[in-house]
Formats: sequence, C-alpha cells, structure tokens
Amino acid sequence: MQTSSFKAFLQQFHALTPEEWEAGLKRFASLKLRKGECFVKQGTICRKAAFIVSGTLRTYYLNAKGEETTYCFCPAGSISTAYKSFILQQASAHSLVAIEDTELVVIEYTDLQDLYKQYAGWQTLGRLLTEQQYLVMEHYAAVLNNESATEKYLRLESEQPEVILKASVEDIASYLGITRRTLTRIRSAKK
Amino acid sequence: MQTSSFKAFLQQFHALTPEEWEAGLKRFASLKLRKGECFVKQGTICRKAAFIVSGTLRTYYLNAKGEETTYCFCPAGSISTAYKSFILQQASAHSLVAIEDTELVVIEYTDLQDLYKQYAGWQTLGRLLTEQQYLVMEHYAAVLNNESATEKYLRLESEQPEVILKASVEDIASYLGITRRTLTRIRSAKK
DNA sequence: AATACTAAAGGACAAATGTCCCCGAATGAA
DNA sequence: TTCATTCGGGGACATTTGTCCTTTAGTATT
Repeated sequence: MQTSSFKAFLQQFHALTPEEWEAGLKRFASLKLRKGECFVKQGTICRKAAFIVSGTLRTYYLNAKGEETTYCFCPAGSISTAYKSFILQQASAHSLVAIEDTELVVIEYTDLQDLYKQYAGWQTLGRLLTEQQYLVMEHYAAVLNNESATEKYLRLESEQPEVILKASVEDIASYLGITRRTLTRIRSAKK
Repeated sequence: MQTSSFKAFLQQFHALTPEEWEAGLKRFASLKLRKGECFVKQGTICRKAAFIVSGTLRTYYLNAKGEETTYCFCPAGSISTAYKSFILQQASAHSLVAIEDTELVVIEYTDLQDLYKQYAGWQTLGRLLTEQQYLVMEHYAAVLNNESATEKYLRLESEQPEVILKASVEDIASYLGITRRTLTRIRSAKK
C-alpha cells in the first residue's frame, strides 16, 4: 500500500504519535478504481471515506430535473466521501465516481469511529479535516453566489487547471452552475 | 446566564459528562448585542465563537465590487463564528452583525482549544458541530447552483420564514445571489 | 471500411436577470 | 413640524444565460 503521501497529508494538520499512526494504518485498505467506476452509489449508505493517492473523483447528485450536478472534483492528495451520508449514516443522494484511473486508501465508518474513540490524535484529525472541508465548501458557495459564468470558469481554470483537461464539458458546466451552451460560448470567446 | 437552551442544543449531538459540562460552562460568557452591533468585524482576527440564545446574526463579506454579500442568517439556537478566521486564526474577510437584539453565549478561541485538549467530550462535540456546519454549507451551495431566483426565494421562505420578516431586501437578495430588482419582481409577482 | 454512438461546438431565438433610474412611504434628527 | 435619509417598489432597456436543435469530429464496434 502506498501510504507516504497519506501520512504527509495528515501531518500537515496534526502530528499523530507513532502508535496512533500504526493503529490507524491497520484499518485503511487500498482500492483501485478504473475510469468510470463508482466509489459511492446514490441510494446506498456510504460506509467509507477515502484519501486519494492518485487520480480524481467526481461527486454529484441529481437535481430536481434529474440532471447530474457535480459539486466537487476531488484531486489526488485530498479526502473524499459522500459527507452527508457518511456523517448521518443514511442513504446517499450523492454519487462518487472516478473520472480517471484512481487509487484510494479507504477506511470503514465503524473503524473510523473506533479510532475517534480510542485515539485523541485521530479525533483531532477528524475535526481538523472536517473544518478544512467546510472551508472548501464555503469558498465554493461564495464563488457560486458572486461570479458570472465567465468568472467562474476562469477561476476554475486557475485553481484547478487539471479539471479543465480531465472532466467533460457537461460535468464542468454543472459544477459551475451553468449550461453546456454557456460553457462553449465562454470557450469560443477566449480564442 | 441563560444556558438551558445551550445545554439542550449540545445534548442533541453528544452527551457531555457532568464534569465536562461544568468545566466548559465556566469558560462561556454571556454577551448582549443591540440591533446593528457587530460581533465580528472584518479585518480583525475572530477569537470567539458563540451559541445564539436569542436573536439573529447575519454573516457577510464584501465581494469583488465592494458590495456586502450575506452568506448566512444564524437564528437563535445555532452556533456562529467567522469560521475561516476562527479556524485559521487569521484576519477575517467576514463580519457578523446582529439584525435584531441578540443574546449570545461566547467562548474564546484559546479556551475552546483547552477544552478540546482536556476533554474528549468537547473534542467530539467540536467535530460533530463542524460536520453539521459543513452540511449547512453544502446545502446552501446546492441551492445556489441549481435553483432559479424564484425557487431560491420560495425555499428561503419555507426554510427560514423569520428571515423574510427580519432581514432587509438588500441582505436577502445578496444571500440568494440575486439583485434587489429581481427580488422585488418576485415579491410583486406573488401578489 | 461501414456503421452507430458520443461529445463538443455553435446558430437562432426566448426567457431570466441585471443595470440604471425614479418615486413615494417610512423613519429619524433638529 | 420640517428636512434629510433610508428603504422598498417598480419602469425601461441592456445583457447574460438558457433552450432547442443542427452539425461536425472523434471513437468505438462489427
């Protein structure tokens, strides 16, 4: 299992003791997904959270019209799960799918709860990572609230340039809260 | 200090032992704000978090055009702080202001960190409340991404009817990511 | 190679929303 | 009371974005 990038990632937020790290590591398993494969399926209870070692996950839900709305492109080096379902342990309205071949390090919900109970360091990490996640979502909401279609596109291009290359027009448009048509207009205007 | 509603609120998420509750309570102080008064000012480091006993706080920031953008109306019975500034202990881009007379129960950043370190129960609560906050923001982003001006207004009306009564047209419009003009159009169309 | 899919681009028109005003009612200060 | 200020409503027009549909290119399948 490739875990050095995972350990370095956690280290940024909180230093675990060697015993905490060892105890935690035992409960993570590695998982490989091919492009297009699902990590979490809508309608199921999401019982696992992942650190993305390589690749990219796309998270989406179906809006009122039944269209896929992407709300996150999770790159290598980040944490991903269907948060609402994972937190509340209820059926997920969200799906997570690999948009390229992806390697994950995965922990089960019950194992994570055990770590929280047994190890203060993991509990602290849990809180800090959730705070981080909150900030990401707050930023996303601010962008959606204030920026025009073009501004949002340019921002994505500068903040997550890989996404422009890896994701489909459809997925990028829904992430930005605009239509395909608007996105192709923006792209042709840039030339 | 009026703390029974605070205790009941925390209880929903995690039961503290009597000692944990006592130890925590000592570090909270009550604070009253008049309508219009600031709890957190943009540009300062936010060093406190609050439980709202009564009243309503509005959180906002200035967008690229220098206009106030409201991103939350925090009602009685909820937690409020300038999360980004509080988490990172850096100057806040956000302000929090009372839109009616408001009573708070307030804890200092350092005291909260002490509670986290000393008491597993408070650490757990910290994580659970942050998760909650994440879900609120995720929901807000989903609404902003998918709904028309009218849909967002109707949703606010049903999810937080008090806000329609207490907040100004300006503040409601910026919260919904629309202009004053669009909001008055929606209101006149309803009659 | 022939065929069927799928994804991206874009034309034409419609609808939603924004911009720039002005007006009148309500509020507060002198 | 009078005056100034703030706030909500709304008219007229501009702009942005969405909708619907067609075309083209690329990809995969047989």
